[in-house]
Amino acid sequence: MLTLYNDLTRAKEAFEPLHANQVRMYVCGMTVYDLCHLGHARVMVVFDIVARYLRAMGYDVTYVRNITDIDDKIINRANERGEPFHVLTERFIAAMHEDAAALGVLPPDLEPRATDHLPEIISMIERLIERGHAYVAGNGDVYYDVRSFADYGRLSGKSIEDLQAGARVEPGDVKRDPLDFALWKSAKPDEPSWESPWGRGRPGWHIECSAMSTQALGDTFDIHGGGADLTFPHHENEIAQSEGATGHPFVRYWMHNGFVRINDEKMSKSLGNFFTVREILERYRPEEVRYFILTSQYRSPLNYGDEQLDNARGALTRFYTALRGLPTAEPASGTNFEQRFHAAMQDDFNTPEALAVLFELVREINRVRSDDAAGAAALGATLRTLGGLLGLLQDDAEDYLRGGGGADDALGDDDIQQLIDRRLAAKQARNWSEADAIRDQLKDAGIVLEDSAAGTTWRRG
RNA sequence: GGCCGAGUGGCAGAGUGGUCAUGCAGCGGAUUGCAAAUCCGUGGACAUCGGUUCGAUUCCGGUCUCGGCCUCCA
Repeated sequence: MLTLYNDLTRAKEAFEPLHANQVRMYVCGMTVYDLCHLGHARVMVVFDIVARYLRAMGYDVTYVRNITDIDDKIINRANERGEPFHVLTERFIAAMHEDAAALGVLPPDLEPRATDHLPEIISMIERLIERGHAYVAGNGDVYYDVRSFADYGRLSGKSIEDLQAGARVEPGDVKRDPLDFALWKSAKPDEPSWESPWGRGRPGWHIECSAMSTQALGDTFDIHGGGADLTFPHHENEIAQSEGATGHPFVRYWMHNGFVRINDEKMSKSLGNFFTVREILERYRPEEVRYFILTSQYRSPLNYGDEQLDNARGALTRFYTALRGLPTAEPASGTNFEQRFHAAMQDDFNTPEALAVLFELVREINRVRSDDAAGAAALGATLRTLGGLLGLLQDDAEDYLRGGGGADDALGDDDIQQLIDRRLAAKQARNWSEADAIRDQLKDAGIVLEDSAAGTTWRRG
């Protein structure tokens, strides 16, 4: 049984989808005006794991992750660059897809874009006006009337009164209440805009997610996810919009992942302390980054640092070293590793605990491999299968270990083999100084040798 | 200021009312020509002050510290 922490109730709950065997999940994706940073990578990897695992549990999953391709930041950035906004967004959408693929993130089933859903957005706004939850301001903007929605603040644990205290009032504001938020923004000159019953304009940020999720998944669906910074106001506003428009409960389980941090501070665009996925992938392998993200439970902070990435590198080397040389086999039966792995995953996706189980599996493989090759192979198959549920450990072990972690490739595989052969000859002649000199030479080139009864193997380390 | 969340061994990071996390690093041993890899063993922790309890790192309360949201942000 899967247990999920539901932000709506602030408690772990047994997961029961609305329709047996079907899970409908919506995750807030990126606003595409720049490259993905590690925070975006975390969202993608975390919910990739959720989707993969639910599928492994046998659910028929519909996973929707949207793209916000029109908003103020996009317009500003496009103006700065002197290019049409859709040229800008297409470029960053392509970059995001590359980053996601590199990190082993499977594509969502649907990836709707705001600009493709203007009719749905407009009709939801019309319904909100009809139902008394929204009003047209004098300047053609349409606002959500926050006070018309009794439950406003439930998800984020805020009361309208508390919010009011900190609310910012813009001079000349056309809103009835400072907390009201825009559903439709009337177009300023030279801005991208669409026709609407309220004149030309564009959607507010929050309405697109309500309109697209409802269209794709129905009035009520199972899981809605995103970064913790979206809890308020974005997700709070989505609830107000969707429930205001449909009259039905919006989402059953709300999941928010914690932030990536640097030096105990949130990594964010505004603080300027972010690393893009690309920058990190120049120095670390994709699987190392993915592993690093999973070393922390998804709701906890994830502290970024070279030390942590180096640790991920070492961990994967240990995993693949255990897998190296094991023949293909059927996964072992009758061990409790699988059961413990699943117990960890089903406890709100406790990936650190699940990884701990995999390490114990590694130790067991290493322990038995010398006198129970078949047993080791079966355990290795189990390790691969379980790792696969996390999107890890799917490479050929030998290839992985020889592929190295960014070491220079001054020496080709053939050169290395030649040196190993020369060293072997020296060893047979008991010429230890010659043998060690060759080993040192390789070590300087980033090649680590490992002698065993079966011969000498090497890896880039 | 309001509302959340967190403080675990050298580092990272789970978890639990009373025996073990796990990985890296350290130490001892096995193995090795020497290494590497691997295995075995091992030291070291639960911010702080009270309370509940036979017993608390784990539950409750105070204090301190840190982070987040309250404005765009994954």
